[in-house]
Amino acid sequence: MKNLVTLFKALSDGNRLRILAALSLSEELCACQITELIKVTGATISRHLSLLQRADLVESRKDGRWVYYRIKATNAEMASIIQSALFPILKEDNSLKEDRERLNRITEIEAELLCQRQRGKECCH
Amino acid sequence: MKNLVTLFKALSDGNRLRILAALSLSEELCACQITELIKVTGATISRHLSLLQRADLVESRKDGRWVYYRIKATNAEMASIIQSALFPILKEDNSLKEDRERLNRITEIEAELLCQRQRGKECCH
DNA sequence: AATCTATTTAGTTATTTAGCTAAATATCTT
DNA sequence: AAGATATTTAGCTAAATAACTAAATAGATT
Repeated sequence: MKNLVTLFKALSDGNRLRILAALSLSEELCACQITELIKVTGATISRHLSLLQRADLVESRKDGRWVYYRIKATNAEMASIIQSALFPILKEDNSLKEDRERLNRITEIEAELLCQRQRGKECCH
Repeated sequence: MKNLVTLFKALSDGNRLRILAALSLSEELCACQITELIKVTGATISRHLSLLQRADLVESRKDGRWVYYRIKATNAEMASIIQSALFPILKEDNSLKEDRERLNRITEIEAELLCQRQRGKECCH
């Protein structure tokens, strides 16, 4: 039961659902792209992602300075059922429409360009 | 998305999962039976039940002094998917084995007898 | 080597929440 | 009407958590 509580806790935050919604629409996203989307500090994003990872919902790979996150094809029964139900619902969610549009603009830019901060923060609005 | 957060928050507490597990095994239970099972104060149980009700997971009917709770056959898509996945998992959950045994003893006694407190608290251990 | 950049960890603060007790409400019994 | 019982609401405390800033770590660039 403890795992179930961990899973549901991971899902019970609006910003984490926004992150999952974004990841469900892209092959993978680096932490800085997610930071750009959600607009909280990188430290906060990092905490959210580690929570989602512990709940078996996402996985990551490191590539140089960047860490890329993606939805995990989990073997945990409840997690995988929720994923297949949740993502289509989030895809239609009206309150996430702006996120989806911003995500398009963010992924149009290469991650490498986005994350070179000297190009100016606030690059995609 | 707000409703989803409400739903997942409702599910992300061990005692609320215990309550749902118990309700999934009985047609309905009155608040005092749930209190007897979970062993926290009636006030706390009442709060948990109202949370579960707001999340569209349970419903209640009043019968005199007693309020009976039952699983709600919800029309909320996510809630109903979770219910059908969750209850079979909880039914097999080892950490809830003792709850299931105690629930049997509690429901053997009529709710009316259980709740007449003058019969002695701590009636079923 | 020194300096950037991306991410994570540590430490702080404000908010939320699970539990309690006490009081309020509703219903039943005498 | 008076008292008992079940539930809910209000108010409190301790613990959990989401956000921040600052410092630490890891990798790239100059």
